[in-house]
Amino acid sequence: MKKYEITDAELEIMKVLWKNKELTLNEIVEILSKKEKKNKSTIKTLLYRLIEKGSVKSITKNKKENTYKAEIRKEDYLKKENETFLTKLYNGSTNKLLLNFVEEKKITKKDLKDLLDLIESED
Amino acid sequence: MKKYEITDAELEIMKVLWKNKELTLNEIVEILSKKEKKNKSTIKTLLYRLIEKGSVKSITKNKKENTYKAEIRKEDYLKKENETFLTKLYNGSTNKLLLNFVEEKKITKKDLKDLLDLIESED
DNA sequence: TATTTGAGTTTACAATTGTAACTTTCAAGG
DNA sequence: CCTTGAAAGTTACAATTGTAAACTCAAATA
Repeated sequence: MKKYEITDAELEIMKVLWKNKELTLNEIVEILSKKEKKNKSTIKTLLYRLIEKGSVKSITKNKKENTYKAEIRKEDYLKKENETFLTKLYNGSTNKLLLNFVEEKKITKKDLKDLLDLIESED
Repeated sequence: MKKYEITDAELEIMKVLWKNKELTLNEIVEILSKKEKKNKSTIKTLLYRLIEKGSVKSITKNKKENTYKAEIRKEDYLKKENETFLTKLYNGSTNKLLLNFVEEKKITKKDLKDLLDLIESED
């Protein structure tokens, strides 16, 4: 019915895994406990859902504890989300988005100039 | 549990209402039928949900048919969504978003220059 | 070796969401 | 005035999502 993607709650776990290569459940819980108030059990479920849909891989190395790693790249995820956002709210037009951000003063003239400088210095 | 906002399906209706001041259900259905494949009943439900949450107002003028109008402004909605998107994926940093868009080649040097020109010409 | 314990795995459950049918009501036509 | 068809309003239902408890089973410890 709805297209099943990474949900908001699951994303928090992906972010942790993207920052670190491989982590145990407890390490994930540990890291998340600093910002979220999620129960360990909840995190476990989210992790399993991510595994089910192939976004995370469970790795059994020692007999004690598994480690988990992201199976999709952050860049790919971002690319898709950017696209979805653009399509949904700006008819797919980055220029509309830019203009809107400028109007909302989320982007300043200086931001744009700095960015241009950065690009120029690259090529 | 989850924060109830305007959902994707509901948004399609809001878009129609934002474009037009007031419409009857049939007019909405008519307009949507051009792109969506939604049943009239479905649209009705979405409309009612929007009314429940105060995003749309139902107006009874003649005894025949009601009209419906958006009760929230598109700009306000966009502002909130932009914020959510930025926070969720870019830690709230527009500069990160910009950089990412440039890297993905969603934004070109020319886009930036044009935008700057536009801004300069305004103030 | 018997017991405890905790990681791994499964199940639960309510709220949300997309989709659509069912029911009530009332104005227009006979 | 009675019938009826469409609009208004209500209910339904399955999949998704956030949250967490229950169950399994093997490793660590008494």
